[in-house]
Amino acid sequence: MNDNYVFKDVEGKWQARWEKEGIYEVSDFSDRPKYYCLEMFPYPSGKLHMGHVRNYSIGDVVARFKTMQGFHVLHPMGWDAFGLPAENAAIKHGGIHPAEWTIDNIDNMRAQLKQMGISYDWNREVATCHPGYYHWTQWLFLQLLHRGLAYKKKAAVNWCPECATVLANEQVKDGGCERCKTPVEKRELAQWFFKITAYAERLLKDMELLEGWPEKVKIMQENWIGRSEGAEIDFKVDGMDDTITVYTTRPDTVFGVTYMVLAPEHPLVEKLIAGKSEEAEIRKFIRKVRNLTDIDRTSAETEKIGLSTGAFCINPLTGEKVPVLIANYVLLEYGTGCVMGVPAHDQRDFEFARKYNFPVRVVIQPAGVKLEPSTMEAAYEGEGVMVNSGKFDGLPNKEGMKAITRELEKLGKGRFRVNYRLRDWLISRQRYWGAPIPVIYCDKCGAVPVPESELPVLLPMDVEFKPTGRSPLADCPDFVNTVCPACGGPGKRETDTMDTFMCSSWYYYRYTSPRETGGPWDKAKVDYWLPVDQYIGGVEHAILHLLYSRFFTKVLYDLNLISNQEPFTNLLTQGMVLKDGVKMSKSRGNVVSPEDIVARYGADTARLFILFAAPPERDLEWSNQGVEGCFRFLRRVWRLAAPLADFLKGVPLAPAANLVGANREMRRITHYTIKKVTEDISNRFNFNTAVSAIMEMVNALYQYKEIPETDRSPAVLRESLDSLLLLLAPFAPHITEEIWEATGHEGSIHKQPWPAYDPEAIQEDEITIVVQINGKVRERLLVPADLTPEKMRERVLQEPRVIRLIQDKKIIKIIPVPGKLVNIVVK
RNA sequence: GCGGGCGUGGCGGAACGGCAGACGCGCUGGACUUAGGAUCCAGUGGGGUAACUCCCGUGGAGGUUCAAGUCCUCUCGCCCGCACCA
Repeated sequence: MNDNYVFKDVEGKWQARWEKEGIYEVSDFSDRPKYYCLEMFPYPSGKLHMGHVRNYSIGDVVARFKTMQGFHVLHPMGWDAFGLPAENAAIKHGGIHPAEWTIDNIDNMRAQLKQMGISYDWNREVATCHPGYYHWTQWLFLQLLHRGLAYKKKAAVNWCPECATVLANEQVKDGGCERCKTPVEKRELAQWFFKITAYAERLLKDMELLEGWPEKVKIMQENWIGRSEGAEIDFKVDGMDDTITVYTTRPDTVFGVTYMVLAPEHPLVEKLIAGKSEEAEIRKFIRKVRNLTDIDRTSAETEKIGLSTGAFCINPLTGEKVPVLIANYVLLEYGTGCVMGVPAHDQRDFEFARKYNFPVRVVIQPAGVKLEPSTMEAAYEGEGVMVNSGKFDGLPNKEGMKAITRELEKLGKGRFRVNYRLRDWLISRQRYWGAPIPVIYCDKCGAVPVPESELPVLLPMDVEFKPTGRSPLADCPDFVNTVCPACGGPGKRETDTMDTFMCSSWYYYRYTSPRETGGPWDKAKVDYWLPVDQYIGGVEHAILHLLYSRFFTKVLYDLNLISNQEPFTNLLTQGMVLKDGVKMSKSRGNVVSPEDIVARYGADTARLFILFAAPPERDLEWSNQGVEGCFRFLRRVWRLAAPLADFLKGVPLAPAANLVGANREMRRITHYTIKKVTEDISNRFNFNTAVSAIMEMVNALYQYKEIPETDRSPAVLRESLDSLLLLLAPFAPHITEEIWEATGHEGSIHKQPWPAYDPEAIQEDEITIVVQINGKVRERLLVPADLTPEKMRERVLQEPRVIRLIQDKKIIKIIPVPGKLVNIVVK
């Protein structure tokens, strides 16, 4: 064994050998219990960043640990390979095709991952841009279409002018494009949607099954789904046959309605204003509101502006005529696109009513206070008793909600309704580099699905990428013009491609049978491996990818294509990698490149640092000096083993018995460390404390090495060093493998069973306990470890120092805590 | 506004309600060296003292408890998510 730790040689040697021997390849089935360990696959942007390194290092520890524990572990990797950057690169640099750009990036990043020594079964690699993959993305689209879960509709949709495409609601953040932050505009377009709203209730309810998910992520999804209970109430338009149906969570306040507001885009508005004097003014207002970006329209600072339509509607319970307005703050997408104005019991309505002089009518009285409409300074939104509400007077308002809705039901003018904030998922994209939506339009037959036998609908390669605002595919006649599968007449292909989140909603199923050609996967294999036991990735996908994947899983379950109801049993959301307290980014110029770190210190050091510097779910502050420290530690391990390697080769593996002194202590530390590391990894993923325990063990081994050779037990030394390597192997796979071999072992360390600890060995004969007086530490005593509480009490009171400190005090109470301390309470 | 998270040495971070600060970084001193920014050893929260397990310390204020970084109440600060949601 070389005296020096030359990480380049070590890492290169083992990466080559592992690949040659295929030690990370995993069979489809096994008698051992399965464990599916998955990290979110990356977009192939070109190079790994530290966030990737962190994500994949965490996953690799889990995968290696579980493997050593005897599980049959699936640990695959692939590429979320469709998407805008490839197309933008093609536009920007010219000449290079998105496919070429993407494949180059994949090759580069794959090489980087191999350099990191991550234990993937590369035979299962998938790339969503490969026809063999998107064939099945398209096939799945068709299954949704056949189920009525995919549909096309014209709607005002989010449009990002920079990306020149539409976006799903989930991809709009603070009114801007999630990718480029450009303010999102509204455009009226015919687009494909997935009916995720049909699964809102299940997506919400089944979160009960997700015990292994962070509470935070579940709450975010819950908020996003946004379930509310209330009622729909029909207000007939005065003098017309039309009805305005309003959704409210406060049907108990229906007697307090003094006006009604529609969204400017509400379909009824045209009809209401037709021929009225306000018509021109209202049209102008509607145009103005429509042109606003979401930011301007929904900002809290935006003034609430209402305009009268001149129309009235009839309150179904009072028969009163209520003026109908339109206002900028009412959103067509939520509820029924209109709001009933109850100024007395809704703060926003209150402010609006004060501005436009609508009456405030109190219909809920809180106990003890009398609300006076003329003097009220804010709406009363709390509970109370109903007043001014006809036969409902005197009813607690909570009961009133139900009573009124039931009454409306009886009259045929209302009904209970559960409403969700969640909207259907817009999956059309006006871009080239995505999976084509497999639909053909025919003048005679309408929208016709491409027959499954004709899949995949291949992306044409010879296309110009001008950012025109419509799909480049539309300018590719060879692609567009085709034959209608239904009638054989001329047909035109859909030219939009699918949201890449669709591709990433099912990739974890494909890994189980990545080259399957008869279907998206082999059901027996999917049923064997799924659900994913541990999923690891950034919290930025809390809603997007994770919600879509859950939706897909439920649809696939209903289609009987899989047997699991949820995709990911346990979820770990790792924190960001920071430098100088902020996220690493090119614009800030604080990026540390994994390439540089690996070149300078090696993959084992990079991995170790990132696992040691912080617990995985927390943000991690990058520290070059910290990296240096981890490098130092690995060298320390090397130097510990190098001089012993040849000696250890001759030491048979035999349990050491009847140990005393330093030998016994070294063995105790070894077994204690096995216990600690095992628990830190399996119970809580606290890799940082696991690593620190290993460091402590190395420190102890250095001490142990110093004692005279004749006093040292070779068996203890061997057991300790072997254990050390085994414990460190998931974190630093190369150096441990090298030392493992050099110390005379046959076979890869990564194929060894995880060490077990001997509870006997951990037992200490004597321990130090603390003596507290009134909760303050006053003395430490070395006592037999098995001292009973009674004996502890006696022992402590004999202590001279204790006697002195309590001599003129009265003992109130003595609390012995076995193995820990004794607290004497005195006065 | 609503929801969630976090506040511990110079820094990253440890602490089933039971010795606060493990481990690492940094710093100080020493050893070995021609030299070291290599390596090894020791020390390192603040204050006090001739010395002593003397005092003070987990954002702040209260409380529960024999015992609180940890539990409860209030409060301040930072971060994240959602936000005119009817």
